[in-house]
Amino acid sequence: MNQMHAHAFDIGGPPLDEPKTLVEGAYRQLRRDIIEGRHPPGEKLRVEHLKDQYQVGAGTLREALALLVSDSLVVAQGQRGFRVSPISLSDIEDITRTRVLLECEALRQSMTAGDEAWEADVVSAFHRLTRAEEKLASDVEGAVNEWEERNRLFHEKLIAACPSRWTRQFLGVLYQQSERYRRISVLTRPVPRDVHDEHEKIFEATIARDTKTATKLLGGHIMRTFRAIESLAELHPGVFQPLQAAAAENGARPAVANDAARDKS
Amino acid sequence: MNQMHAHAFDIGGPPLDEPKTLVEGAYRQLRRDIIEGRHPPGEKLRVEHLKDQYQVGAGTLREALALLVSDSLVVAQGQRGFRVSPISLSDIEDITRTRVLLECEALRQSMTAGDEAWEADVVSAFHRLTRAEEKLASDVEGAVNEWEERNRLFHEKLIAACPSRWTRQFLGVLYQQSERYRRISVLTRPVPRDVHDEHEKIFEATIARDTKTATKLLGGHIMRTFRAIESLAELHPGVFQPLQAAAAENGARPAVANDAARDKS
DNA sequence: AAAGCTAAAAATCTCGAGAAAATGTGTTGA
DNA sequence: TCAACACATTTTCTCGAGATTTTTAGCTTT
Repeated sequence: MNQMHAHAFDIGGPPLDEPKTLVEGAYRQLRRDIIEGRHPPGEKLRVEHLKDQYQVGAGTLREALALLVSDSLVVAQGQRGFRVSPISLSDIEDITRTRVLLECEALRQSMTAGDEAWEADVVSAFHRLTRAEEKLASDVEGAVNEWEERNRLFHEKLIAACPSRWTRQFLGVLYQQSERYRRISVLTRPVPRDVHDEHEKIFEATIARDTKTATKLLGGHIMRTFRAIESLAELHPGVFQPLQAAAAENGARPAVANDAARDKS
Repeated sequence: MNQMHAHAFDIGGPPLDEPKTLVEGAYRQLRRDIIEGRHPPGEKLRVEHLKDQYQVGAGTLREALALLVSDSLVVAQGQRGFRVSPISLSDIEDITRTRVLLECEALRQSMTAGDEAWEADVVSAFHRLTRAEEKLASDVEGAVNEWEERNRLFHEKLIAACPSRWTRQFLGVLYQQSERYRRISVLTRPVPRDVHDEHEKIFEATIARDTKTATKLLGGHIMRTFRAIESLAELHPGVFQPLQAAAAENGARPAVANDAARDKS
């Protein structure tokens, strides 16, 4: 059955199925806008404004927002409406560590249970990711979105043979979260380190069925992504923290670094 | 209007406060009704019927159902309404294994980071659980609900000092799921094995800060609960499986326990 | 009888308006 | 200057009714 609500790992990038309902359409658009940072963390999501923007009734948008709570992308506060889930550096670290724990275990199980068809999918996904990384290096317009998509698919295919649906579901949620802050950091500086080499080594170890090496590399890879964000946050203090509290009023540009210090006085 | 239950310890969730909105009220009541099996797995949740039962408008109930998707207790199928998440034996095993992985890791971290206040909370929660287990043995009316509540709190307190909010959140979801099928199985047969002894040994190892022993015992404890369900499902074939597909038509009595028992005679 | 088509019934999905609550603003008084 | 109160605006929350889709039931045909 085509589940209306699905997490990141469940839905393929190109919309294979059109949204069957307005609620689902609004849900998908909103999810995309949140993940890609058009609705920054902490922003208040006013139904009255958003219903015009997304061309649906108030009740419909409300339901879409309620569905987004499933992905932990939106939080609902009693009589005070909805807002985008806040992000802090410690939260990002938590997301990363939990992801390492689950994704390494999932890869281990996937490598144990995976058959030839799975292997072929992994090869294919790695190939596509490689091509996207080449385009990214050439600084082609719009290559970032494609790279994000293929990076997600590569990670997804790696663990696709893991028999635990719950593990995959949780990883889907965590991946969405990490994509959110990765996108934010990209706004400041493009990816500097050699991710392709990391991906390649993970890929080779996986195909060689070297479980120990593959999980170790994958864990290091995820952790290193976080370290990059971390050092970036130190260079630009208040890139993440303010977004949590400041809560851009109505789509206001995140007036990030300035306000942080003034709060104390 | 609002709360019709008379029990003192009504709502198990973290918030002791009253629901601030009708949506939240319907959400909590529905969640309770699903977990306790009044809406069995797979049942279709018709808004038109439920809005009368829960005394709210259609849109309100719809939003409450959307919120329940967050807990993976309800699934939404585009243009075909909502239904209670199905359960199968393999799903239960998945829930159990994932729970073991996460809960053991959480306990390890909790035991490492926990201070005296945490220790005191664990002692208190264990004491309460012990009392509830005594009542359960005496076959006191309504003791099951109290035991469930305190069992949940004991497990929750054990990992309360784990610094990972995401791990705790995922465990909350998994625990709700496991409570759901545990309740179903209780309809057929009361808990036979000596859970108190298991709890006591876990408790002692935790307080003694014997990480290795504590996590090993906890893992075995959770796994053993599943084994009990599993053997029960073998004795009464079709206790869980049918609930997935059969999907009681319109609030039809699932006739779980009765049919299963009759099968044997 | 089984399969296929048509019409009625039920359920889902959607919107706009109105009541309740929260937020913002201005005024008054110490 | 600051605090407190009252009022006005915004926003959330809620319901009922109408349009679209799915499901069911009955009827015809092979």
